[in-house]
Amino acid sequence: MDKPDGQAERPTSAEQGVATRKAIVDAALALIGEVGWGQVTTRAIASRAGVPHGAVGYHFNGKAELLREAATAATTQALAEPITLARHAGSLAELVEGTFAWYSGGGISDPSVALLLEVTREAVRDDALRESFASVLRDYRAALTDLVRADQERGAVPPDADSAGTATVVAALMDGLLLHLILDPHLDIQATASAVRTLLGGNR
Amino acid sequence: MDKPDGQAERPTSAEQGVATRKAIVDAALALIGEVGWGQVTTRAIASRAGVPHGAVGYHFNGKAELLREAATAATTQALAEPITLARHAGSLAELVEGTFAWYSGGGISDPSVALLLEVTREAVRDDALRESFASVLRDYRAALTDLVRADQERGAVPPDADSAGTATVVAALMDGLLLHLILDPHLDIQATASAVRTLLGGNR
Amino acid sequence: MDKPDGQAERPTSAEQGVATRKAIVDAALALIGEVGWGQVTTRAIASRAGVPHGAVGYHFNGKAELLREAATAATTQALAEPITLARHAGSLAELVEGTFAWYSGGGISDPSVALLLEVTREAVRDDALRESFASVLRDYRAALTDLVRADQERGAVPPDADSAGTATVVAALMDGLLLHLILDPHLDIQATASAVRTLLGGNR
Amino acid sequence: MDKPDGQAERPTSAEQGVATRKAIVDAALALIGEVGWGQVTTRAIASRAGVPHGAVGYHFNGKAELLREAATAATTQALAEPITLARHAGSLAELVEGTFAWYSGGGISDPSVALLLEVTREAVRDDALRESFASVLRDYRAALTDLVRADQERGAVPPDADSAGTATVVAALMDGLLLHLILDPHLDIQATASAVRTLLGGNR
DNA sequence: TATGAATGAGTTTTCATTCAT
DNA sequence: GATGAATGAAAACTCATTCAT
Repeated sequence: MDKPDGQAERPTSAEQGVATRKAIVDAALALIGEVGWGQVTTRAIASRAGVPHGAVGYHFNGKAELLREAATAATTQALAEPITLARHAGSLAELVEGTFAWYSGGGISDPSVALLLEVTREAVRDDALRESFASVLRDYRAALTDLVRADQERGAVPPDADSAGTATVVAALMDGLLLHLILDPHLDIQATASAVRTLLGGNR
Repeated sequence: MDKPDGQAERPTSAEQGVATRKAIVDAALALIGEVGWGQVTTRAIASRAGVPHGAVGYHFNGKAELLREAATAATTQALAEPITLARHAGSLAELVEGTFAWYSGGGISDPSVALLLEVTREAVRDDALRESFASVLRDYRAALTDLVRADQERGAVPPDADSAGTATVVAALMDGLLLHLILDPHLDIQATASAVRTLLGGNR
Repeated sequence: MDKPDGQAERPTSAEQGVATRKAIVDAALALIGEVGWGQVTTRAIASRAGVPHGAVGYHFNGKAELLREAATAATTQALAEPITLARHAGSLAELVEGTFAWYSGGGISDPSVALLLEVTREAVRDDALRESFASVLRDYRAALTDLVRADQERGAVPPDADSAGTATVVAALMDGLLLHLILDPHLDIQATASAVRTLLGGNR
Repeated sequence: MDKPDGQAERPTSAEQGVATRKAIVDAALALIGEVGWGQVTTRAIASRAGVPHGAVGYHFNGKAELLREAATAATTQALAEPITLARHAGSLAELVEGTFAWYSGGGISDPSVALLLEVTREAVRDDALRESFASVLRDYRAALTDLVRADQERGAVPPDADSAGTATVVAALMDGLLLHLILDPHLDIQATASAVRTLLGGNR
C-alpha cells in the first residue's frame, strides 16, 4: 500500500511495470482492430503504447503470447456490456430491440466488432484462445437463457421451447446479422427487425 | 498440325497458361483455409500448385491481387451449393433441417467454412472484395426470399411477415450458429434445432 | 530487289526483321533517356516498340548488346546535327552564339541531352562504347578545328593559337556549360555568354 | 562506469550506431564509383562495410534514401578540395595550370570523378539531389568569382568582363574538358592547355 | 521465323528476437 | 530492471533469359 500520507508521486517499479503491460495490451488491441491481426508489428505496438520498443519483448514472451493475452482480455471486455445488458433486460423482446437499435445506429463500425472478428478468425487455429472465447460466449448464452426462462414464466415465450436452445438461437441470430451487416452495409435492418418481431411475437 | 478430329493431344501454350493460373488459384484457396490468409506465402502457393516460384509473379500482379482473385472465386464457389439447395428446397423447414443435419454431421470442419471466415475478415478492409462477397450473399438471400414467399402461399409462414426480412433472419441465424459452433464445438445443436422448430412452427 | 511492278504491299520477312530491329532500338533509346539506362527493361522496350516480348531476345543477344548497339547509334545521331552546324558555320563566334541561343531556348530539356549523359556514364565502364563515342567526338572536334583554322586565316583567332587545342577548348566549354545547366537551371546564361564574348573577342 | 578522465574505452551503443551508419555510407560511395549507381546492391554495401545485411535496412529507410544521403555527402566532399584550392589560388592562371597538371597526372582516374558523373546522372531525375549538388556548385563558382575579381583588380582579366560569367566559363571549361578526357583519354591535354593560355593571355 | 509462357536467380524489404549497456 | 541497436531469417517482387510451339 502507498504511504497513508498520500505521497504517491513516483510510482513504484512494480506499478510502472503493470502500467506498461497494460499500455502494451491496449495498444495491441487497438491495432488488431485497425490493421488486422497479421499486420500488427511489435514496433507499432510499442509506438502506439508510447513505450520503448524493447519493452514489448521484456514484458511478454514474444508477439504470439502478447496477442493471445490481449485477445483473451478483449473477448471478456467486449462481451461485458452485452452480458450486463442481457442480465438487466426486462424481456427478450426488449434486449432484441435494443440490439437492433444499436445496429441501426452504426454499431457495426464499433472497433470491437472488427476486433472480435479478428479474434474469431484466430481462434480457429488456436485452441487456448478458442476455449477462452467459448467460455465468455457460454456466459453470454447463460444470461440469455435466464432471460428466456423469465419470459417463459411470463408467458412471452412458449413454455415448451428449450430455454438454452432458444438463447442460442437469439445469440446466433444477432451475431449472424452482424456478420451480414459487415459484408453488406446496405442490408435492410428494419425489414429484418420487423420479421424478427413477427416470428417471436407470433408465438403469443 | 491439329488433327481435324479434335483430339488435341498436346495442350497449346495458351491452354497451359490457363491451367497454371487455375492451379495457382486453387492452391491459394486451399492454403488460405488451412493456414490463414496472412500466413499464406507465394512460395507455399507455388509449391502446393506444383509450379515454380516465379510463375506466381508471372501470372499475377503480386500476392494481393492473387489472393483477391482467389477469394472472389471462393465466395461464389462456396455459396453455389447452398444457393442451389435453397432454390430446390420444398420449404424453409426442409432447408433448415438439412442445414442442421449438415452441422451435426461435422459440416463445420468443411474447409470452405474456415475459408469463408478468412475472406469475411479480409473483406472488412477491402471494399472490392466485400462488394463481391455481398453480391453473392444477396443472391443467397434472394433464393431464400423466394422460398419464404412459397411458404407464405402455402400458409407455413405468416402472410404478414416481410419475406426478405424473414429470409435475412434465416440466413443470419444459420450463419451465426455456424460462428458459435466454430468457437464452441460442444454447443448443443439438437437443443438449438428444437428451439428453431418451436419458434418457426409456433406460427402455425 | 522488289518486283519492278511496284507490288511491295507485303514486306518481305527480311524487311520486316529490319523494321522490327529498328523499332526496338528506337524504343530502347527513348527509354534510356526517359527512365535511365539501368531502369530500362526488355519488356518495356518491347511494349514501347509495339513488338512481342520475345522479339527482343530474338533479334539481339541479350539486353546488354541491344543497349550498346542503341547507344552507339545514339551518339552518332545526337552529334550529327552539331557536326553539320559546325561544318557550315561562318565563324566560331557564330557557332558559339547559336549554341548559347539553343541553351537559352530550353535546349537542355532535349531528350538527347539526358540520353548522352546516360551513354557517357555507361561508357566509363564499357571500352567499346567509349571508343565509339570518342570517335564521334573526334569528328566533332575536327569540324571545330577546321572552323578555327578558317577563323585564324580571317584573323578572328590569333594565328599562334593551337587550332586543335582551341577547338577542344570550345567543345569542352560548351559541353561543360551544358553539364552545369543540367545541375543548375537557374545559372545565368547571358552573363556566361557575355563573358565568352569578352574572352574570345578580346583577341581582336 | 565511465571514467571521469574522459577516456571512453568502449564505445557506447549510440556511438557504435553512428560508426555503422558512416561505414555504410562510405561503402555505398565507393561502390557507386566502382560499379555504378544502378549496380549497387544493399548486399554488396553491407559486405563492403563489414556489417550484417540487415543493418542497412535498420539504419536507412531503403536503398534510395541511403544512396541519396551518400550522394549528397559525396558532392560536398568531392568539391571541398577544389573549392579550397580556388580560395587559396593566387590567380586564375595559377588555378587553371594546377588543374591541367592534375589532369595530366592522371586525375581522371580518381574515384571521385566517376562518382560525380554517377551523381550528376542521378540528379537529372532527383530534384532534391540536384538542388544539393547545385548548391555546392554555386559555392565553387562563387570561389572562382572572387578569384576573377582579384585578377581584374590586378589587371590580369579585362575589367569589363562579367566576373560571375567568367567564373562560370572557367568552371564549365575545366569540367567539360574532364568529360571529354573521360571519353577520350588520348585527347591532347598539352595542346588544350596551350590554347587556354593563349585565349586567357591574349587579353593582356 | 517468331512468339509469349515459363523459369529461377538475385534483390530489396520487413521484423521478431536477442543482447550489450 | 529497461532500453534500443543490432541481427538474420524469410518474404515478395523483378526480370533477363530460355524454349516449346
